[in-house]
Amino acid sequence: MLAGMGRLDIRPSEHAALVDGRPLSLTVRELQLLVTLAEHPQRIMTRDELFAEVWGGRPRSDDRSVDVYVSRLRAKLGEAIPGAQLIHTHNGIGYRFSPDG
Amino acid sequence: MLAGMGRLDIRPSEHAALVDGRPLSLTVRELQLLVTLAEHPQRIMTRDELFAEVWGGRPRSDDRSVDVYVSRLRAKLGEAIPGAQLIHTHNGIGYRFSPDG
DNA sequence: CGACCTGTGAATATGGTGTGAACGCAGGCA
DNA sequence: TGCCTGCGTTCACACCATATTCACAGGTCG
Repeated sequence: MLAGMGRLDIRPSEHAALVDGRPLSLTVRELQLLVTLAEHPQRIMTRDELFAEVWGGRPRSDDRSVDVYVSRLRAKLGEAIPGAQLIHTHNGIGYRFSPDG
Repeated sequence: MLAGMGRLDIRPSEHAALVDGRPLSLTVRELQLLVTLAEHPQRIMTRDELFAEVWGGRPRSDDRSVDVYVSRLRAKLGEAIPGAQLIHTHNGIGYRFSPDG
């Protein structure tokens, strides 16, 4: 199980992410991104790594897909768990998932 | 691995410096400087050496970049590890990194 | 068609960077 | 000891790079 210690429970095999047992309505991309991040808690992942896992291949040099989906993910997570800060930005590098904020 | 003996664990390849497993939020420059210092523990490094490694080239004669970034690094390290004195000043020469304070 | 997902470009917001200046501390010397 | 001086430390700011968010057009699937 991924990140099941807090209120967030991610179940890749069931294509679901639950908050207090209640499923978030994430799109496929959003879930893929969340799963990828959550598979490496506390690890700073570059945009290239995230892109490779979720989209496959390499992003165009000016591709902002990862950023946009991080933004969408944060919006939905923030709505479900107000005040939570699960995804951290590392400027110039990438993003990091921290299960406990 | 660099300086992994204490609470501080520096991982240049992961763009990260961990304290008790949790990444510090360092900027790219700050991390570069920390890595450079930590690559030569107990060795006094001159400003010129540090500048050459982190910024490349030679600093202007009155350049204070190294000092400023040492200060910023100390602030963040001190917040994460209260009481720690990892970076030592050597007056008129430069700085020295000591993994165990 | 309608509802939604997706990726892109563009506007906005945020944070990093280097510089100059003010401040503080330590060492030298009378 | 007390002052002076040089160096190190920190602050404040302007500029620039990067991240965030918004709006939209094309695609998909019912």
